[in-house]
Amino acid sequence: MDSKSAHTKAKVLETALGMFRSKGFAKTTMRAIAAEAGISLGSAYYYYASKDELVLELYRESVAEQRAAASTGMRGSSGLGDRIKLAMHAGIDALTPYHGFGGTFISSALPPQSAVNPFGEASAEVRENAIGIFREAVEGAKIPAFLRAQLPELLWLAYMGVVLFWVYDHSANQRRTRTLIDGAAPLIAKLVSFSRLPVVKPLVEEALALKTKVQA
Amino acid sequence: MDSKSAHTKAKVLETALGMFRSKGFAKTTMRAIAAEAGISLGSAYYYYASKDELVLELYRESVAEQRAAASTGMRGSSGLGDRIKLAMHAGIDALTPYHGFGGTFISSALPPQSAVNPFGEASAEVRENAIGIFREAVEGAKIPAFLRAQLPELLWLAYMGVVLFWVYDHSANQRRTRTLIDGAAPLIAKLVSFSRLPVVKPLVEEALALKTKVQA
DNA sequence: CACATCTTTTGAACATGTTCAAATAAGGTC
DNA sequence: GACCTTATTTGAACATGTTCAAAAGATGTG
Repeated sequence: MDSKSAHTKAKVLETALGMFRSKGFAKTTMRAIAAEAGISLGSAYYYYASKDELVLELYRESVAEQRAAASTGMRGSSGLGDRIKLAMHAGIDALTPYHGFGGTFISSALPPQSAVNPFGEASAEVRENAIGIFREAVEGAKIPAFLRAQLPELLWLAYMGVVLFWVYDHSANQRRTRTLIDGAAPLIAKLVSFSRLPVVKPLVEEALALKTKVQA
Repeated sequence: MDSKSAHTKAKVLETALGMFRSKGFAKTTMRAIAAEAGISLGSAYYYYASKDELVLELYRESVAEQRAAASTGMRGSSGLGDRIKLAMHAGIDALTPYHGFGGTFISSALPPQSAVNPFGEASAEVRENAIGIFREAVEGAKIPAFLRAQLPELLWLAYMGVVLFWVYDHSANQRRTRTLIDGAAPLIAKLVSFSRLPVVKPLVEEALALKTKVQA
């Protein structure tokens, strides 16, 4: 029966994510997950080949949550700056339950060979979804043609920087990260709008060309 | 005898760094280090409380090497773009022997509670030294006054981004990273020089203000 | 020298992520 | 139903970073 297997797999995931939220990543051992799910350690590994794969699901869910919240919020505001703000705040909102363990998460999320690393093969689908959020943010606004195609990915990259900042942010409720978003979003919007001007345009074009060149 | 103890400690470090270079971070186990150094596992831990502390020394040495090479090189060139290029290339040069294991290194280098994390308390001294490289790079050039103080740290931050890019760079000899540096350095220099212009100046000022605000 | 204190060394022990061969259950075929 | 194949489960085993209490050595004091 396929559904039996699927059910067990779902239970492992559910248990794991719940424990990640309540105990943190490091303290949630594979043995504890298996015990809580009522199966053996080996069985847990039968469904998820590594602890990283479980984290990938976490990443997937948080992006989905971010996207839903951002989409809803964007129906209300039309300025590029505000839409970027919304997208980024929604992301941090979705991650907030994990901030206490953010450090332990990132240590498993950044190594290139990890399934969770946001730039890697395994997370391609999730990354696409995340970039899509910024594609939505850009859609409503007037963007110079030469920037339009690349902008969503650039915004996602900037957002990755924000997340890194957030991981290290020990201020109460990560207020500094919120301040960063509130300040950076309008600045980015301004830069985009200025990118039409004769002084700025060549600079931006050069940067875009470099990005393309370096991605090959 | 103090020097006996110091000698043992030095031997552990020397052995560890050598093995990091030849075997990589993951494959260099604490047991292997101890064995190679001719002491017991417990003794190794007596001198270095964790594997991370060994990596911190690696970080320290690589920055020292980077600084030496950059300083020497900068005597020849005076343009800001060229000096930034030199500083960054020197850094990547120093890191190159570890690229094969870059991934494993970064996984231990980024968690906030790690001794190695470049933004943390434990690595403050090394970070200061690293920022100093960019302070040198800036010293020779004409920089707008309102930018002068903050620029070195900003350049270091940009360099951290380059290092992250390098970690994921699988092109032959990390050519893409070199291309990135060669393209980004003149661009940064141009941006700095343009920051005097009436259109660009308020943008840059706003960004600097945000940085200050967010650091508090 | 005898003793006390501090430094260094040791090896066993622990927890954890991961692997694996073997056992068991399920499903399909004759 | 008997048999074969595939899916699932299990528990033991392994490697590794780290901890720790106890032993051994060094140093200073009377």
